[in-house]
Amino acid sequence: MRHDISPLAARIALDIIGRIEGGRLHGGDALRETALAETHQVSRSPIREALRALTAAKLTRHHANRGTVIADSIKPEALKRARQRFMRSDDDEPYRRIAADHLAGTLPTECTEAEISRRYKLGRAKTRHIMARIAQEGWIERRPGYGWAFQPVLTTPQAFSSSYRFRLALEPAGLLQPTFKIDEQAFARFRAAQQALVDGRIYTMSSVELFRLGSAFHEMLAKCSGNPFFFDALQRINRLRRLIEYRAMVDTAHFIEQAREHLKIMDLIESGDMDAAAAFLARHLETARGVKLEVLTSGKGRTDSATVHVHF
Amino acid sequence: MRHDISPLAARIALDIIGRIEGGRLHGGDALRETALAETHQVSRSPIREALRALTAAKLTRHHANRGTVIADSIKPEALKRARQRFMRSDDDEPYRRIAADHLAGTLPTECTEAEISRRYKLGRAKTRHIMARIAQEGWIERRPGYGWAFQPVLTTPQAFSSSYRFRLALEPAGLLQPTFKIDEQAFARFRAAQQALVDGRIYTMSSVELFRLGSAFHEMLAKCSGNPFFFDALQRINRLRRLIEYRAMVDTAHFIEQAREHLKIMDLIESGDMDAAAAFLARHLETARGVKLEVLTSGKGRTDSATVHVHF
DNA sequence: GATTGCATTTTGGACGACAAAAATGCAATA
DNA sequence: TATTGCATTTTTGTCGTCCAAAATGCAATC
Repeated sequence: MRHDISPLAARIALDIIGRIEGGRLHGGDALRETALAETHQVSRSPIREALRALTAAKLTRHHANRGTVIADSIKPEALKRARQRFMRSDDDEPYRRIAADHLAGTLPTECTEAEISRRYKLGRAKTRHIMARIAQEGWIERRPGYGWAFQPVLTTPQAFSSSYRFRLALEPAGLLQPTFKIDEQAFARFRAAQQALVDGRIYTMSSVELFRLGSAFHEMLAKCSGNPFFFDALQRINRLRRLIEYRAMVDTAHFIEQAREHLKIMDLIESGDMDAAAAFLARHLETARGVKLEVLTSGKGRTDSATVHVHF
Repeated sequence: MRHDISPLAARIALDIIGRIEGGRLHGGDALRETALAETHQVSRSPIREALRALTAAKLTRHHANRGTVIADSIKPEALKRARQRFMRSDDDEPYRRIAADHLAGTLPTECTEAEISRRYKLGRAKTRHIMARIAQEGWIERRPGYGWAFQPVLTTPQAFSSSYRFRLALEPAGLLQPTFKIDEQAFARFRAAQQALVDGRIYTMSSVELFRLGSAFHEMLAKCSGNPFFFDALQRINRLRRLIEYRAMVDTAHFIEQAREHLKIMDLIESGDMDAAAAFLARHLETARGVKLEVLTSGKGRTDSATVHVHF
């Protein structure tokens, strides 16, 4: 039975599932609609929908006129299953197909919106939305009159180096901002994750997950800078990198080394020596640029279009 | 008689007017449709429309089956009038009203799309478009569920400083990029413009024009870096600054000094001493931040909402 | 009295129809 | 033959309608 649940309700349900997994909610705890609506900044409608869905998934129990409580003795598998069900990434699935096709070179460099609409069987509204998003990310441009022109993303060594030179100017400077402030919780989370990587968990992770973890670390640092412009700029460039950089991810040894360096950066920051941290971060980025550039230009790595499709 | 001319045709007409003003087109010169279509990368349709409009404005003469030529002895006033007519900023006119109202504080911090639509008498499509643009610029955010939440733009001293600290990390680094290359023509143009400013033309320019000239100079430098990411990031932040920074523009003396510094930066770059140029640019930005921050926080400057409206 | 249940209102996304803008192809003309 | 004139086709912007989703207000229940 397929539950039709609204996107917002799904997000709320996932949040509650996360709290159960994190041990912040236990069997028998009451889930008050008003309180949840307050914390999520929404009305009670999507909250009620989420709770109904969770109850249907047996993660919660509902008593008429008395509210909803967390079910007792929830099995981990049940949580996983529920999470799967509520994760609906179908929204940007066409976006990913377009990205994959563009990278694989099966899309003409110039095309009209209507062509995209026909090719991917998309409604016009959705097509417009996706094109706008791609344009914002910078790898497509409007032409005068009709149509769009795809831009070379980071596929050329030139553009790829440019992105790293930009980060090199940005990220170390972020550490040196007078408004920089450590986010204790985030540091703890990332320390654990990077340590797990070093300890061998790297072999159980997909390249997509590895990339996410790495870029999330750098974005976390940018956020700590206390200057939203640094964070925004990095986030924007990472959205682009996400499209292609896993191609350059072949060497697990390099990944472990990278995780070690991330740990070292956090050490330096916590020791208060921001200059050293910034310098080390700069070296970290510079070597990453060198390594990945070599992989890309040498033609190694996962460049076959089949893999592109699979990994998106 | 109101000419209904398409946006693209208007742009083309303005371009031709510019060429006449710049002395690159003279009375009797033929305007070939095919050639214009080629250079503008469009079809002949908008070209024909532009030529028809120009002919209606008596700037060109049209002979059946023989094409269009520039009219003889065009008066400067006629050019100005035509330019005015084809400048149809009606596209982002509502955007500007929203910006002005937000800065003036007459908009609630939280509002729905429908409210905006009603308040500014906009169709839903246009409203959506404008909201998306504002969201991209970063001074409004979607709330979960319905509606939008306006963010403080650069009005707080905190955010204002952040923007300058970001540029401080960005722009000097742009000069030091290995791909940096002087754009001779652009340098010549800006040198002339800045010199004119120093020589007193500053008194004939509005604060909006002054701001445009200044930010265009910095963007030109970023473009010379050869790294598109530097240019994009600066352009994005300048779109924000444009909204509010003319408020801090009161002191003409400071402006002349700024123009002098711009000239000095170009001198240093042309002398090949990029390190010195970068250092000087950094100082330039730092002092600008100090001066403007003081104006903003001291409450001087043009902060009354009437001026805000007028200047947009 | 706090909380849930439920009906009603409002919002915003999706789809289709229509109109304007741009592209295209071919005939007419210098 | 190169260029303009013009009719046709294609694309894209905009509007209105419908519908799901979210908000709101009030009654019912513990």
